[in-house]
Amino acid sequence: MSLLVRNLSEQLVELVRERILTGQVAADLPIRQDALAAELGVSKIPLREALARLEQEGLLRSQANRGFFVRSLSTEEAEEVYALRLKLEPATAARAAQSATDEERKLASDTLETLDRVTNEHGEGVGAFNRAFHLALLRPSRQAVTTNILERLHILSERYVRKHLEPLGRDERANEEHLQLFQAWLARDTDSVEELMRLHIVQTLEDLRRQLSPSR
Amino acid sequence: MSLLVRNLSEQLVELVRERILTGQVAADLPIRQDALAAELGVSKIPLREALARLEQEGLLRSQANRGFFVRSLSTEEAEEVYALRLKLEPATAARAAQSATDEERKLASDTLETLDRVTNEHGEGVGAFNRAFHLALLRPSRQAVTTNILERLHILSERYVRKHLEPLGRDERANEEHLQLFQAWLARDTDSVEELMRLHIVQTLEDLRRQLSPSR
DNA sequence: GCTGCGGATAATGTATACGATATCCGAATC
DNA sequence: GATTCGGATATCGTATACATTATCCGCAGC
Repeated sequence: MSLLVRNLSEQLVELVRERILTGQVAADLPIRQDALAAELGVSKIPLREALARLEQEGLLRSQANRGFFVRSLSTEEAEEVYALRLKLEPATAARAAQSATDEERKLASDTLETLDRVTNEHGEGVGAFNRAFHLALLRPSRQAVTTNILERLHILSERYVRKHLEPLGRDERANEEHLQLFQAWLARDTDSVEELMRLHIVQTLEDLRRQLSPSR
Repeated sequence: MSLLVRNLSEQLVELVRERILTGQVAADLPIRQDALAAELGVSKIPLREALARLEQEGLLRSQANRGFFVRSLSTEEAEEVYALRLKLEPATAARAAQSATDEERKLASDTLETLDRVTNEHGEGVGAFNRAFHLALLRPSRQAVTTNILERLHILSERYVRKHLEPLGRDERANEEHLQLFQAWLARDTDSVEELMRLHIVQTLEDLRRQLSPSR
């Protein structure tokens, strides 16, 4: 299991990503590399590699000699991300349900259990566990490129969910949907998986729209 | 136009990407960072940032303390990439045809002209111009995330096209298809754009399949 | 002859150092 | 008072240096 050996820059990707997703890094103003590196106890070199990766993920943008900036949110982007998920995620999850091995099914089950627990405890980093669960439903499709794209899309959508929906009690309702979805997935009922996944995405999007349209 | 100011690491992304796409970098063995950096007249720092970006693009993979490797090709990946393009590209091009400004239409026209010229001269870097043309047809959709994903998919598919199709005369035939497609795009004939784009992708995929299935 | 150990060598990954670029701010001019 | 210029300061981006880790290869043991 050499997957557990990871260099600094890859650890920093997750650390900084989490800060961005939780809104701890101000948008549209440059990330001070020396300051952040010092705060995290590292040098700029691995930090910059992490920032470059996060730019590729779509969380940051950069300007030459001016540095990296957190990208601002927009309703257009939210709509686009959810439209893409709708096009890709139901079919991929259905395919994964078909071809998942016992081991992968166990992993998905464990992941959902953890997500449940963390949600009920209102613990930190619910978003990351939510993402892990969805990915566990997708990875067994053996479609690496598609799964990778969907992972990116989840990361992007998480910013909107955390900002607009997490403050409300959306998480609990999502857990209901997760359970139903997971049971269909386990039963390899591909039609239900597709439909439930579609509904899960659509309902989240509609919750988001309600939050986005009137206030801001 | 400060877009023209670019730091070393971003220039290196394009340089190294081009080498990977043309098969100049051996797959599955580590990229020697010191050697490559010296050859390019830079240090490892910007090179590693470039390699990290290329890993996010899906061209490289990395192992901690062992470095970056060019990912090997597989028929599964080729099928997957083309399946994704089929799902996303026709609709996006159609949408872009609708909303393209005069300026964007001019840009697309110029890009096609350049591509034609370079193809007939059998010049270097046809692939990059091919990608530029397709992107010029997609960008006016104003769907940044989708366009970005499609750009990545084009980069991934280019490896297969260059390796298996470019040696043959596929480029000329593709140019015919490009012209038809572009005319429908200019005419904002969205139905034709969708259908021609679909055909263009399907036909390239079928050419690829013919090359992949018998020999290897 | 094959396998496992251990030191020498090579390569990766990160900290430090520094030149280049941008930003800030006060003074001079209109 | 508003604007432009120019020097001081801060920040970015990259080269150099070095610690850590992996790889290679000869030798001992079975």
